[in-house]
Amino acid sequence: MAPRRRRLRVATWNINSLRLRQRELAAVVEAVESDILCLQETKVPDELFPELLPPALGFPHFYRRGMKSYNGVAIFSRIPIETMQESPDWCGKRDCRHLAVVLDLPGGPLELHNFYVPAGGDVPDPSKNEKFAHKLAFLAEARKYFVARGKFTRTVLAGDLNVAPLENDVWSHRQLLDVVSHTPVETEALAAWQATGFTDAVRHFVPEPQKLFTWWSYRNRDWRASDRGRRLDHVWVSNDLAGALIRQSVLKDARDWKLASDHVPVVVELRV
DNA sequence: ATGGTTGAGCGTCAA
Repeated sequence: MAPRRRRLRVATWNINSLRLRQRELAAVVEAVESDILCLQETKVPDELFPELLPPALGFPHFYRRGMKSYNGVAIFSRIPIETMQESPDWCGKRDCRHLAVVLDLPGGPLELHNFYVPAGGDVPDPSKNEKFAHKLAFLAEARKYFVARGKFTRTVLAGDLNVAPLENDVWSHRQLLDVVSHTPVETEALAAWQATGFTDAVRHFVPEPQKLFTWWSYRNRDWRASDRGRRLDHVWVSNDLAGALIRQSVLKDARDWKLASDHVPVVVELRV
């Protein structure tokens, strides 16, 4: 008998401070109604994490990995989490950029990864900019991590990957070729990571050459009018789940909120 | 070519 499948909706959002944006988080939860919420840039050390918040928002199961001032990731879940997996110490920095869990589902366990890839600073030259070198090293390590697993299945990867990989993931491919997030060395590194066994779940529904952005800089007077966006936030599924994808959405309206993050939530629904 | 804004937390650094 075929295993029972259920719909699973996964959302990812770079919240740019969890403590500052708790009301906006509640609005995201109400708007996307996801089973899973992956957050990045929580900017809260674990000992200061608001433990009552996830259950109050309807997520009794959660994990977080945070530090002072920077970075930090969290996974909120309405579904029981079997285990939290061991995270590698990415680039030896212990800097709170990854969480992985296994979800307990009727169709069998499902592995979920939440990543916050280093932004990489301003200068796209690893010999001159240590932050860019770190970003490239992180992308290479991430690829190796999934290569080492061999052929994997029933895996979802979400997060702020800080790379806009395709030509129409940025407002101007030509003008951003030398801008960190869209340089060839980064887009190739991201493609190599994805090629370890993932399908881009959002582009599955919105193929090129349609423009698709999830981030707009704070430094624009009118983000919607100038629309100089980039697609930095991603949801990937292991290739076996490509046929299980149901829909995607990008909550663009969240960029207009009074206390907006510069990133907006990305949502993918699939049958698992 | 440059500057533009935001957040953490009090210096500036990171994005």
